[in-house]
Amino acid sequence: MTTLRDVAREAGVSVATASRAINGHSNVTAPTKAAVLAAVKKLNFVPHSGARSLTRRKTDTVGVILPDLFGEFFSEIIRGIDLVAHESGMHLLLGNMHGSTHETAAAIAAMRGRVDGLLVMPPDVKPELLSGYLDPALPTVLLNYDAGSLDLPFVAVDNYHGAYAMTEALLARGAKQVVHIAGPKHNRDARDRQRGFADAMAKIAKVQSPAILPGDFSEESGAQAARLLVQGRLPADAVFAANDQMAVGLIAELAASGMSVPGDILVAGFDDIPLARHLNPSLTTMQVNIDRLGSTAMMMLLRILRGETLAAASATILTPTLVARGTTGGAAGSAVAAKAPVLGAHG
Amino acid sequence: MTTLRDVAREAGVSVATASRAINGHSNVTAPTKAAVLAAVKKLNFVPHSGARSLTRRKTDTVGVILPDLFGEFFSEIIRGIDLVAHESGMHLLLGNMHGSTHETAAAIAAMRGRVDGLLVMPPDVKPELLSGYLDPALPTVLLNYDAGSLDLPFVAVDNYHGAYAMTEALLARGAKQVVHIAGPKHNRDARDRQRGFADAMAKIAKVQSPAILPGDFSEESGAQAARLLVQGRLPADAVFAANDQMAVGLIAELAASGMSVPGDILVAGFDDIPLARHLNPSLTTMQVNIDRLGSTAMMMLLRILRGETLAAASATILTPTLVARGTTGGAAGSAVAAKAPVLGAHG
DNA sequence: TTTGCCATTGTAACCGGTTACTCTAAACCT
DNA sequence: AGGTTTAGAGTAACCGGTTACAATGGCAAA
Repeated sequence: MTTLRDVAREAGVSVATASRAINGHSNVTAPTKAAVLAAVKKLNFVPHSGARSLTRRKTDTVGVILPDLFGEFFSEIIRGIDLVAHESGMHLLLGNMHGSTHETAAAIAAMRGRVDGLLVMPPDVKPELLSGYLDPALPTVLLNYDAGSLDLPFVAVDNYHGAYAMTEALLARGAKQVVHIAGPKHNRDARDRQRGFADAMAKIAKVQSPAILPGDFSEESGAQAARLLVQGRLPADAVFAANDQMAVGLIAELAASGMSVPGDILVAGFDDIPLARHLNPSLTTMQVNIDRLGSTAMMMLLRILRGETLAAASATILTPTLVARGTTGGAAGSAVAAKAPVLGAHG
Repeated sequence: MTTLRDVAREAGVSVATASRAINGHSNVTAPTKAAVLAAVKKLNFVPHSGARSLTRRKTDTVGVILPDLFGEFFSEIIRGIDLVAHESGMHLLLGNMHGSTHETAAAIAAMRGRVDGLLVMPPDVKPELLSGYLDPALPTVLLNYDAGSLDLPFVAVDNYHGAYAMTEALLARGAKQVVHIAGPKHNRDARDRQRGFADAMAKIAKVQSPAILPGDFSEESGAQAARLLVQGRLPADAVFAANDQMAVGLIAELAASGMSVPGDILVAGFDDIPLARHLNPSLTTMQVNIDRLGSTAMMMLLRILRGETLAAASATILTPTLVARGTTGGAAGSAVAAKAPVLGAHG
């Protein structure tokens, strides 16, 4: 481990001069600088970022705390964050709350002194608990969390308008009896999507209590819904699943029961997972650009780090896009944005 | 920012005592300890991990450097690493070399002083260049890199035997003329798979120069191969694509040309991406447990950090598993491991 | 009562950099 | 020439913890 002291000694200068030469300060003569850099090369010196960030009070790192690492969604968010972070020379420190409140506190505490800012995706249950753990002095942006009691900037997906738009589209295709397969009850995304569905049914189709089947975002729960639909002889000419995963399970089970999609029944999902376009028929869904979620949040965090003041009022809501494909009999590939501001102030 | 000094003052003790009380050292009286902890609560003190790691010379963090963040593969690796890291209370610092050599050096340098060890997945081209950047004093495990000039422990996938086994299986299904769609030329995985294919054809089918079509792991290149196959009237009764992505593109294009899979031609891929089982017919492929790649590497790194000495000789080779599905007309879901040691010393 | 030992606690050096402040000497001025 | 400015380099404090070593004091042993 060669240190700056070693370099200084080798170059025959003081540590201060060595430091200045390495960091390109102007008040160093050319020959002195050359001598220092030669010593750096010779000793193979690499600055100790840990020590440096201690004095600079700047780590060039942002902490990312996610509730869990579930496949596609996680990787896309990270990719989006990294894209922006990388441009600004920032590093990513990953924290995982693994669902538990205790771990969340630990993850956040462990970040102290290691990061300049935090990107946090609160767990579904009681995100308000977070406020107790978060350091008010540490710039923080919330991911996938729309409003609430915390006065922090956040970026979220407009699930409500997305679901509303999808329901509207199904009705426009001529469906009369649209059934919704809901997501987990405690999940914020799922609740908002259900609300969007119910409101659209009430406003457009004048149906006050539309049929809603329970689900938990899993493929199996989609299949279960299909069985309920078929065996229960629930009258339905369209199904709107709260996510693609369930739509996939639903379609497979419907096919097994001899029902044709979209011939007998239209199907739509939400998320646009990669699988969606490869199904046969391909799945109509609301496209959520998950990476945008990450990159937008990172951009907001960078603005705060540059000195701007952002609060909940400067939140960003990402609007999902309707992608009409085979399962609604539509022209495969056409895309329409949900009716809502693309990027707008919230509050 | 409350510091340890503040806590000590508040509790009426010295910083040394405060530090000892907080870290649970035995030589502190109960009342003193209580006073310190009360002060911690009152001032909302959270230790500064950066400063702590400077003196302890231990960061409880491992650096993960990946060539790029491509979807599924990346997220699965991270998930595997995190699984093990989390158990040991380790954090993950993400570095991204974004393909370039220059960035790789920068990413590795930036890790100095921030991590206790490194998990590096070398880029396809000249992984040997790495040795110049890597700090020999920093425990390092290589990911997805099988042998080479670096004497570092690594974990890799046995692409060769996997491809050999798949080719063997296709021949066993009665195929006479198997065509391979290769991956990018500079890609190590792709080359090994092609080698496995060629050797199997030579040894089992006694074909010395089997047909090999170019590809680049993309869906489009799979479709292109299909067109070559159909228009060029290349005699073939089975196609082994170097990855699933290409197999997907291939199948879609074959279907568009009116060819039936597996009726007219058998198809197999490699990787077992989630999409594979959802295709219709479902795709026969070699299952690579990518998360295992990450968790195994992390486990090796932990062993080094605990003081064990590991070198290239203690590498781990993960053997992929054959999953026979619809595209080879087989019993969907049966799985057979490739003939090779499951976990074994290499070299 | 004095000495010795041990359990607590305090002092200060240190981890590896950064930088405010000081010092020296060369260059500039009248 | 004498005084002043200023560029270049050095000294040392500091970031926020940890810990070796020193100091204190209470109690048992002599």
